[in-house]
Amino acid sequence: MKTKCETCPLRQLDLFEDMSRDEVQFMSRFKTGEFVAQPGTEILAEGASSSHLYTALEGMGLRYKTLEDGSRQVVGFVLPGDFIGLQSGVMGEMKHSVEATTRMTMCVFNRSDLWELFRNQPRRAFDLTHVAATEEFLLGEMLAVVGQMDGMAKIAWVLNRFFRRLTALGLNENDQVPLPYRQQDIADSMGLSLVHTNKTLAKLRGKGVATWANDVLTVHRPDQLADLGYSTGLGAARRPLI
Amino acid sequence: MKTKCETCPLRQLDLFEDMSRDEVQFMSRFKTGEFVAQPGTEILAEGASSSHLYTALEGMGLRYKTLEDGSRQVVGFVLPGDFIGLQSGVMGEMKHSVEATTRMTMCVFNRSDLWELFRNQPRRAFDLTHVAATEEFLLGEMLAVVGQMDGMAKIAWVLNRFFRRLTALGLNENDQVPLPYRQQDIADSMGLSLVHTNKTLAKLRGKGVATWANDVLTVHRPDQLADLGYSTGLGAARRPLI
DNA sequence: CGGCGCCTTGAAAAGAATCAAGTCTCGTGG
DNA sequence: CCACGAGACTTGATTCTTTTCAAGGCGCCG
Repeated sequence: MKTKCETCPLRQLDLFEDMSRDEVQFMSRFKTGEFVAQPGTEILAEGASSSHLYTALEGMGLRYKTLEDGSRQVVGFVLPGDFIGLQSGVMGEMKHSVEATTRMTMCVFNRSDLWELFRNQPRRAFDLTHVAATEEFLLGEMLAVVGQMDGMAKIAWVLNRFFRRLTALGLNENDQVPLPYRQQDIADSMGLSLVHTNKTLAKLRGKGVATWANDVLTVHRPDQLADLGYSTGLGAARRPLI
Repeated sequence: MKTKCETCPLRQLDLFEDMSRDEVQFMSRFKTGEFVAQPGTEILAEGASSSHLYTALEGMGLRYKTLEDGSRQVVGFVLPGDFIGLQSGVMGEMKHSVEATTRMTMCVFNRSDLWELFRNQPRRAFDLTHVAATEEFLLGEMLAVVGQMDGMAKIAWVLNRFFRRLTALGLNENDQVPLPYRQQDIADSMGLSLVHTNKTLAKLRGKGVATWANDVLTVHRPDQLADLGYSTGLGAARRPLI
């Protein structure tokens, strides 16, 4: 267990809310260890009832649902600071799968300790609900984008979101952020075909707005990219870290 | 305040989880009154920070987001038993609007009392998180449907969901359930145009699978309707009532 | 009676999916 | 060391689902 809650590098970021000394102490006990997932590994499976919950420390992954006909809907991307397994924790089973895209390091919590959190740490319980509500909000945004916008706007929106979020995580260097996903992942998240996604990315490249290659997204015209998508609120909103 | 928590008609339903005597007592104090919204009324506005939270007792409504370009995405339908305002309660402001479609009666709670709930009623706090997670799950389902399925499957899925949910609420009489929405509402929820929605409904009617007219949905072939959509899990799952 | 909201239907236009190759990189094994 | 295959990215051509445009009908309320 290399990373101590007391010195958690994520909590230092402006993106995340502060925590009282008491809360940090509690989290330190709540955290039972660390877990490293290799690229391509399934962390939680849809329908599974995990006895562990996680918070992503490093690396990226994705959440997805598999439909009967074999198609896949990506319902979210897991970035450092994201909580994993809440549905399993409160509803008994996961409603989507979570897979590591890159190598991921995660804090591990015991589901059985969750009840103690609700009983003794009302503030943390509130934060957990906050996280759930934030997740709901994000899905609502995605739904609005997937349901109402055309291909170009969808792609621009998702790239812009990545750019802003990764920047907030301190991963922006010269308008470049790491983006280790495959085009198929983006396509499955926006409800587009791989081919159409590819062609739309090519257009953005051609326009000189943004380039995504070799797992790196370069945004040349942040303003134009934002205009093409739709201004999602909650850009700078701080969120609790679990 | 006509409806007492002690004799809440919703809690009698199998759909909702039981509550301890102590919890009922707490809820009774938590509930500060009732509110009736007339058809077409906006109950909560996107971006607003409401000092009240609600639970729908009677009637139906819908949740929606308005995009810059004027288009609208319906992100959910409010049916009896649904909690309204959770985002406002924990995140400070609503991320979507809520509008009454029919006349609606709602239990009213004070947002300022929410903290007491977290402090003194861990079980209720857990349930609230459960509600948030359920909401997240539903949005995930919707996203998968909107993102991956074609028009016919989308319409079949949403009609089937209404049919099952309203049946669980005891509103099914002879395979007929009340469905007081407009076609435009369904179209906006599934990311389809009004015209296409209309034509798809006509097809379902022609096939003799389901008929929706005069605010009443009649399902002639429940099995076929289910086959056309996609089997959403959590059909009979009980949920907490707030 | 007139207007408005909602439902219905046909025809044309367009955006996106599908089909079909072909390229490039990288890791593996002969 | 190089051939080979897998996986991901590109691109052009074709097909088709869905949208947009247009118009008419029906029921209800002032």
